[in-house]
Amino acid sequence: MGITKTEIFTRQQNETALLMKALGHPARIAIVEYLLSVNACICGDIVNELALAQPTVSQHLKELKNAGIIKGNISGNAICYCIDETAIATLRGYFGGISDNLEKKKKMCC
Amino acid sequence: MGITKTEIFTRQQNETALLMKALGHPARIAIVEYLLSVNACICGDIVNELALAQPTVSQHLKELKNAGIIKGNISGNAICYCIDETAIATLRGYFGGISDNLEKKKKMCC
DNA sequence: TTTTCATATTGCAATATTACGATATAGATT
DNA sequence: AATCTATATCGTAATATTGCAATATGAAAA
Repeated sequence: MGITKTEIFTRQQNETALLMKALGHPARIAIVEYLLSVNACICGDIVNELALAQPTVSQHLKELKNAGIIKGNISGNAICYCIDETAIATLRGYFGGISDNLEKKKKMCC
Repeated sequence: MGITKTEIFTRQQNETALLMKALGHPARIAIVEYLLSVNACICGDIVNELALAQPTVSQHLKELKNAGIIKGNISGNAICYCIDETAIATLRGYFGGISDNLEKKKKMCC
């Protein structure tokens, strides 16, 4: 079938998966890292940073934006993108939580 | 086309993306959370936990294993799965790093 | 050794993703 | 207004993913 059965999972699980999925492509990881490497937002030169065509980059930016990982502000005829701290904090918290949990129940097997 | 251009990204970026991609599906998030919710490893009842057919679950487990997020040990005629702390630590560190970084260069815009 | 049980693999249909050329849009510049 | 510049959208081809029925595998139990 090819369609994800979202209805059998919790809302939290679906949302977490969407966040992770948005970062599940090297171009989108590269975009996030680039946004991070420059102070503040980037208005314009994201396309030049990646060896991908402009529509492709635009599409990746859209996906990151839909997932809430980046924010875009219109600034003249360019658009100003930056990382949304909330999403990153969520991810940090998620993995931090798992990590702590694993530490506690340290190892009954494996 | 439809094929990811891995060659234009760093090894790190590709590896991070693969880890995130493996978690970019609610079934795989559910599996990880289930493994975490039970003490130690699970030998057998993962399939019963999810409302998905056995081959589907098997496939998701395989992807998590390939990505290094879970480990599987053969144990009799069952297989014993558990979370690989290394992968989780990597991701925790990754988002922790971004988070710290964002905190520092607190906000020139957006 | 035959059966049983748990998990993996195969094959396939439905759908999603990736990438990009062509084109549209919209604010800035002249 | 005409043009430039930056970004978005459309359409489409190549490929990947999701899910499952059918079947295979392989160890344990009978």
